Amino acid sequence: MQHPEKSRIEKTGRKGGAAVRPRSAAGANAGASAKKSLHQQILDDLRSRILSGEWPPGTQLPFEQDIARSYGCSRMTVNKAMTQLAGAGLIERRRKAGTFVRRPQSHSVIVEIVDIGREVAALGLPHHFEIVSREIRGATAAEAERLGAAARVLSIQCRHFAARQPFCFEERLISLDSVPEAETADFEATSPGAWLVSRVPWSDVEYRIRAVAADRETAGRLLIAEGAPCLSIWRRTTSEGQPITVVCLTYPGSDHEISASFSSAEG
Amino acid sequence: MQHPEKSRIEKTGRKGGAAVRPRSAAGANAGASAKKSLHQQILDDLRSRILSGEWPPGTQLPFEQDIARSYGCSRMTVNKAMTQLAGAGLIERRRKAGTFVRRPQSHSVIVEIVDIGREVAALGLPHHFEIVSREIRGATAAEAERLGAAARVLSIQCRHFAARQPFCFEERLISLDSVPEAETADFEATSPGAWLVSRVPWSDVEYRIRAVAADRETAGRLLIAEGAPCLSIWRRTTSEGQPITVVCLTYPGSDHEISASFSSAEG
DNA sequence: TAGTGGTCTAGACCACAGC
DNA sequence: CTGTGGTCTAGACCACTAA
Repeated sequence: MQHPEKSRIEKTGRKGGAAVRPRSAAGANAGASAKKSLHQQILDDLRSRILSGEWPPGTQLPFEQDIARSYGCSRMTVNKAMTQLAGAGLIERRRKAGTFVRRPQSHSVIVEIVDIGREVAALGLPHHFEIVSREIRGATAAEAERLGAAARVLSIQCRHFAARQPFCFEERLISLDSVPEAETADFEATSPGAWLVSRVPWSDVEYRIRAVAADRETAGRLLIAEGAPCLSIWRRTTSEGQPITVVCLTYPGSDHEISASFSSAEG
Repeated sequence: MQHPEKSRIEKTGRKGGAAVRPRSAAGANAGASAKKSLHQQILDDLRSRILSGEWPPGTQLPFEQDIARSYGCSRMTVNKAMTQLAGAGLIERRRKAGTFVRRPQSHSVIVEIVDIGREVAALGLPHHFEIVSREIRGATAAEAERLGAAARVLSIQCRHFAARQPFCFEERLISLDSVPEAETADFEATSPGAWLVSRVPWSDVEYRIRAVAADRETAGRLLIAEGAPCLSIWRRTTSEGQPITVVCLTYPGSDHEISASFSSAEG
């Protein structure tokens, strides 16, 4: 009477055996690669049942104890797999109640955005860039608001080329409060973005992606028609709460696209 | 019952009275919030050292054994934290050699893309939609290539409104091989996207995001000028390798933006 | 109150890559 | 070979919460 039967999955066989190391016991996945660790195998089995629709949203999963018994392993091993599934958002765990398949709330898409130089190189094209303008000045009110409380900023405009064609226009503000070395840095060989990554390797990032029409200046810079659609990527970077840089990248819309893929649970 | 001896505290701790629960021993973080689990505390400590630049890329981290000693905990607890850091890409672990801070290769941005109805609701606007066209036919060669091997498809065009203003135009193909129920589904009350999510809750998704110019038809549908920039989101959905749907969403560029945030290690 | 997940232990063995 | 991380155990206690 412990488990009211709604859509509860019964334990998977193998109860009396005990079997010290059955390895792939009742995992249902017969032709496993035999190379994976046990908790990874359990994770894959559970995920497969969820993704295939065998366990639709709301289904209660077996208890850790029962899964552990069915695999002939300890509860810790099962817990490792289920904790990972919960972190990926596939399941929801509640004390006393049990574990349930969640309804997907949204698609969490993982977009990889690399350095522009690498981005161009990935297309198999030669990359170069030129500094259009460089200026040190006080931050305007609007800038200070977005960049944080930076008093002085380095403002840089930069054009990136792929195979000698304009590829991207970069407008960047760097907080000199946070990165004073930027004031004297040489951006001839290393682009500001690459320089910053090497200087402040880890950071938190916030993105905004929009489609905009090229104004007259942008059109001239990218050699496209005025009013042509462009992909605008706005990005603010902070590190440990300190604002580092705000950059706006403008790509000709016809050429550039952001691609991304998503697996329900990271594979 | 399987715990015949519950009052017999055999193993865990309190053997010789030697430091049963030292908790924050030498962890350097004296005034901890005392609310987090120990492995989470360790994870935060290590991540903070990496993100702050105290441990720049290439730095070798202490061995698990040493960290465990310094926190007065077992190696498993440290391992849990470091495994998570490795999964997040902040560190690299090599047997025998040790653990090292990685150089970030790229920014992995997590973009949450929700159902259009919810998306509009999040803006605090009323949402409604209308089916513009609905047709069942054989897939063209180009469609079959992108949708997989679907023989028959349901082609739907749909307009979404926010506060009675056109918000998004949706062109969708649904593979009737994979989702035959779609043929007779009623999309008056539930939009095709929402219906599919409830029908096939978990899936793999592939995205392409571009900026495009509105052609004459699109301009009329969204009540914008021909040639105006639009954000185009192309998305292919599969489940367990089976193609489900391909959809192209077109948003007026001036209004819509995709926002995303990124934390180096998921926090 | 009872039962679930959350966490942690003090070992253990293994695989693998430096030395 | 040696030492590191990778994995696993057979328990244990705790926190929370549904009943």
